[in-house]
Amino acid sequence: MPSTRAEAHEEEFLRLDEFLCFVLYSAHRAVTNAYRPLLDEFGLTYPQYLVLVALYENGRSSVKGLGATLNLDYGTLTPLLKRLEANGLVLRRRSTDDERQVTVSLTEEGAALRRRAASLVPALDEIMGLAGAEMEQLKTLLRTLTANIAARA
Amino acid sequence: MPSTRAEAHEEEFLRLDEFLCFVLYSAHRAVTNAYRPLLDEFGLTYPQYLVLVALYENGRSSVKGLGATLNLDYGTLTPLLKRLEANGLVLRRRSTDDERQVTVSLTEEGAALRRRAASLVPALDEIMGLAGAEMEQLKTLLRTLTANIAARA
DNA sequence: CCAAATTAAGTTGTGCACGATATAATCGTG
DNA sequence: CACGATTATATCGTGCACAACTTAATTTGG
Repeated sequence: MPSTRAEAHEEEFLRLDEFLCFVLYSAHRAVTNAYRPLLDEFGLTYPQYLVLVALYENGRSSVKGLGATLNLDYGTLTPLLKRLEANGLVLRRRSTDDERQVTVSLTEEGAALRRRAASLVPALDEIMGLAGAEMEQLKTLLRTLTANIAARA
Repeated sequence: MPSTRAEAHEEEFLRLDEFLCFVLYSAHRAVTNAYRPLLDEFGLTYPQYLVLVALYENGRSSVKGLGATLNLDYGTLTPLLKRLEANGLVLRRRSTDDERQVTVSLTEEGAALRRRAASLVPALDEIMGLAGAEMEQLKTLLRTLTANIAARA
């Protein structure tokens, strides 16, 4: 049956829409693009927003601590934090007891953004349009995926 | 009941690990980082790999066609395609019947990568470590999310 | 207590991703 | 058929993300 054979052979090859990696990549970009116009009003980028959320949750942190929370390295964080500092949202100060460390803390202006940033959440949930159960399921699967990869690294 | 009140108040605020956007962002980066060492052997980046898969699936395409398949704009694709061309994997040629268009096609070398690229898939599935049903569920949820956002844009 | 190792942060270079703008080819309509 | 719109692509600037390398401070072992 040549046509079945041919189809089976095709399966060996690659259908973009069946790649988890592509579906994940597309979803990620769709979400960040949906965030963009809302964050523009705060003058924030999406990674900058995540850094602020990390600071809201954990309080003042070292750059290393932020990197551990967000899985980002210095090459990403240092310039990002400088931009947040230039925009008046955070302070970067060398720690006095260990001068290798830089402590990042919120300015008043950065702290003041907290409520306004939280108020975005319902709008974003509406844009993403997933029911509560789907949302939880999706987060669980994504956490499993991330943990599996970390375990094999 | 003050403690319940306090918790309810906290809910107003932001827990990074409960943000779908953060979980998605982390999973995306974990996956691309897992791909990296495997793609390095082909001298490919992750987006370059996706472009090749699109060409394997659809055959020669215009830049616009690739952009529609991958949801990427010219600002991303043009330099990426130039790098693929410089590495001998694709050809870019102005279409003769419509000189606005550039047709992207695979070179022999690019086409030859197809089987080797397909052979990565089992290794990657193993790294991601999701059972078939979970994988399908995850892809379905991510497609729903992406479609919802597109519908509201 | 000092030299070697480790650690925290920064720098540089490459490659996406996207907005804004530019340019040239084609199309549509009067 | 000319001229204003539209279309396909490219370019430029900004900001991640990551690898490779550098620097300076602290820790550790002899």
